[in-house]
This record gives sequence, structure tokens and C-alpha cells, in this order.
Amino acid sequence: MLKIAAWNVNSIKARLPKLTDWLAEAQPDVALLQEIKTVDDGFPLMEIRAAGYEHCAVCGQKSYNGVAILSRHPLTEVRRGLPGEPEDQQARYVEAVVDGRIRVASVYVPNGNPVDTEKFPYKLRWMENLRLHVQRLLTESDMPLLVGGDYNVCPTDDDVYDPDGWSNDALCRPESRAAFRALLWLGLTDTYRTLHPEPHRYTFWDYQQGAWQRDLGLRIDHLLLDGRALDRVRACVIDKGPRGREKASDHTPIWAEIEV
DNA sequence: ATGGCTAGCTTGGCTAGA
Repeated sequence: MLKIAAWNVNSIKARLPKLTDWLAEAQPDVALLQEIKTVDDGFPLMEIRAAGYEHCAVCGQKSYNGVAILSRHPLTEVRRGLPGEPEDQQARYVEAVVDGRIRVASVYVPNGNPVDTEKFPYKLRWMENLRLHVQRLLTESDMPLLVGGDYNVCPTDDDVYDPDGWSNDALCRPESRAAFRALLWLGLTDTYRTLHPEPHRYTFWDYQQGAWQRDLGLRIDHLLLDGRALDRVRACVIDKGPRGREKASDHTPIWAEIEV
């Protein structure tokens, strides 16, 4: 059984004590991190190794973005960045095979706001490149696949506290939702939603306006599984604990247990 | 309401986040 988590930590340096506390408490085998906000040289490798995560694949960037895979098991076939957009200097994708048992990817989809700027088409292009890459992986490999992280998409109005207020936001626009569904059409499943059909379960709450205390949230962090991985999934949980603590990230972790 | 917090960098107002 592997417990695999995804968490947008909003700076791994600012969050390091909170991250190591949570790793010790939740004991995931693998943690897919987003928004580490540091170059590879700034990644706190010693502290992460001391926490029991001997194997790390990092795709960092100065100040913004940045993704990583932390693992208790060996990582092979590490890939940094999506093929297809070589001019893309933003660190938003890293993938690896865990212990020869499952391929995992940590993704940080562009936010896309404001929608009347180049940022929105960039988001849609990036998601289409992700789709093409996942399609190739599914064609070329029999390995179970998990693609997890911050998708910056609320798949349906059930995933937003105020659907009308957010209807023109890049996270809720029909184009963003269609790009997300295009991943599902490949055969991937939104694991949390499939196991938990009840609406208004969130993974992000804004720092402002008491959003956390008022449960004004969004479900934008997702674990997508291919059929092989889905057949073996035993649980999928949003752990709201870390969001309620001091000096929290604005996102909270989501994890799944998979018998691979 | 006027983006009201938070983080990083260019240390003091920017950008960016969602």
C-alpha cells in the first residue's frame, strides 16, 4: 500500500516546520508538492531527508512556482518539465516512478487570471500540453499513473462556495473546466469526487476575509488516477488539519492510499 | 468596498497568488 499526498505548500522555506510536522503525523510514502518557490539549490534537502524522505525529485524556480516529489522509496524515470513547450521557463511539472510500482506526477497548473490577458490562453495551452503528455504515457506504459497537484480548476459549481461570484474567474471558466474534463476523457478519474459525492468539500481557502473560518473555499487540488491505479485505490481524504494551524499554507493536503 | 493576507525579492513597495 502506498499513501500518496499532494499539497501546495506556498513556499517550502516558509512552510518547512509545518511540512515536516505534517509528514511525521500523516506518514505519506510520497508527497507531491507545489509552489515550493525556490531554485533547486534552495531546496531544504537535509531537513527533508531527516524527515525520512530520502528520495527527492525537484523542479525549482526562483521566487515563483516550483514542484517536487518527496519519497520514502526510490524514484526512477524522473522527468522535469512537460515536453511540447520548450520555451516554458516556469517550473510546473515533475514526474517519476516510485519503487517501480506507480508513476506519479506533481503538477502546478497556471492560475490563468486575469482572463483578458495572455495568462488565460497560457493556462489553456499548458493544460492541453499536459493532456498530450498524459495521453503518451498511457499509450507507452502499463504502469499505474497518478497525476496530482494544484490544477487551479474547480471542476463543477459543487466545488465553489459562490459559483455565481466566481463564474468569470479563470478557475471556473467553461474553457478551464473543459480542459480539465479533457484529462478525464483520457480515462483519468477525479479520485476524491468519485469516492465522496457530497458537494462543498474544499482544498483551498483564501487568506483574506476570514475565508477559512467561514468555510469559503474552493476544490482545486486533485488526484487523478488512471484505471489501473483507480482499481487499487482504498481511500482518498482531504486533510483539513494543516489549514487551521498558525502560519498555514492557503491550501491543505489531499491524499490517497493505493494498493500497488 | 478599494484584493481586506501572505511570500519573495528589489527591503519597502512591487508582483503574484486564486
